[in-house]
Amino acid sequence: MNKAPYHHGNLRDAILDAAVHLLDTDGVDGVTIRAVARSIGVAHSAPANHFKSRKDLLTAIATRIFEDLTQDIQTKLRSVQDDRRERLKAFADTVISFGLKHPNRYRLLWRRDCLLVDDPGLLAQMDALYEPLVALFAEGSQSAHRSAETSGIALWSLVHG
Amino acid sequence: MNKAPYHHGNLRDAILDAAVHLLDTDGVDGVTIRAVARSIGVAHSAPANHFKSRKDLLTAIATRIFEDLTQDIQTKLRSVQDDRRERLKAFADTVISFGLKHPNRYRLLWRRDCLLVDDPGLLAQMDALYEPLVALFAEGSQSAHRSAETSGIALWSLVHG
DNA sequence: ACTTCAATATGGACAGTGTCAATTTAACCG
DNA sequence: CGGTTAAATTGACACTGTCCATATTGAAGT
Repeated sequence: MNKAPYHHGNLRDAILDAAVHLLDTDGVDGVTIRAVARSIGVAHSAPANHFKSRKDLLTAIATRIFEDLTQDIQTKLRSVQDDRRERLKAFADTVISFGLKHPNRYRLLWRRDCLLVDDPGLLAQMDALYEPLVALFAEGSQSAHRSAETSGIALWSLVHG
Repeated sequence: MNKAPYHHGNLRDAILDAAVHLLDTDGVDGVTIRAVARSIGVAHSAPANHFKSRKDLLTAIATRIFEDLTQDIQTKLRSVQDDRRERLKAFADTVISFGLKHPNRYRLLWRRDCLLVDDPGLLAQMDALYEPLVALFAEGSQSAHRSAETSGIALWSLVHG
């Protein structure tokens, strides 16, 4: 849309799309650099120009998925401006729905062994996901005896444990 | 001790020992059939006689680890026969201690993608681990408004989430 | 004691994989 | 229009899991 740049079409996005599709159908193990390249008809080593390693690729995918999930949550929360309890439920519902609709995508998000867990972009999107949650707790923390942080973590463990 | 059987010494146990050691030092990804075989000086295909696949090997390892963890818990619980709350704490403490002492072993336990999750032996040891927990909750469930099962699951998610 | 047999270990092969290096392609810019 | 540089290709290497045919050997049967 914006850059429409080079040689073969903008490959980076094509790779990400194909990779996510492969993730949905074949699980994380199916997302192999060569399989992705094969599925879009480029050389097995083409992705190397855009992703330094398999973990790098998976990290990019996870980042994008975090983005999507956060987007879902924002949208949902915008429609529920009632009390704190309702909003909390909306948050949890959205996460669970997402997990049920895209199980493989959801699972990838927590596969520390597959991701570059120190990647700034990934960390940023993770924070963006948590943000509405901690905000929600901070809002009502004066009456609770547990800290906002603790409650958030506890709920979160519950949600995806 | 008991069978001291065949050809090369009893290889199966040697493989398991080497595999666990490799797990501790190199993580799950380091536990490769060939690396294990190499580390005990047998042919790369020797383990195939005792484990049908890599998942089969990892499942055997996980089963053994579950066994050890359950053992730890039993021992600890035997020394704390006080009130239910104390025993609950003892359970959680033991699990957490184990996780801190052997992080890679602990992580393997929940790697569904690495294990034959329908293996009867594995399932049995998992049940053995949960058992004292559900017993603990069943014991005091008459006064709680959540069922024993629900509470157990909730706590469990919290512990390893 | 000698033979047979089945379990156990070996070595080789095959299809994958990730990652690197050298090379070709072609898009853009001065 | 030509040159530079990013992007894509081809080929290689060292791994992996898994299968196969073969060799060894401990033990069981006669």
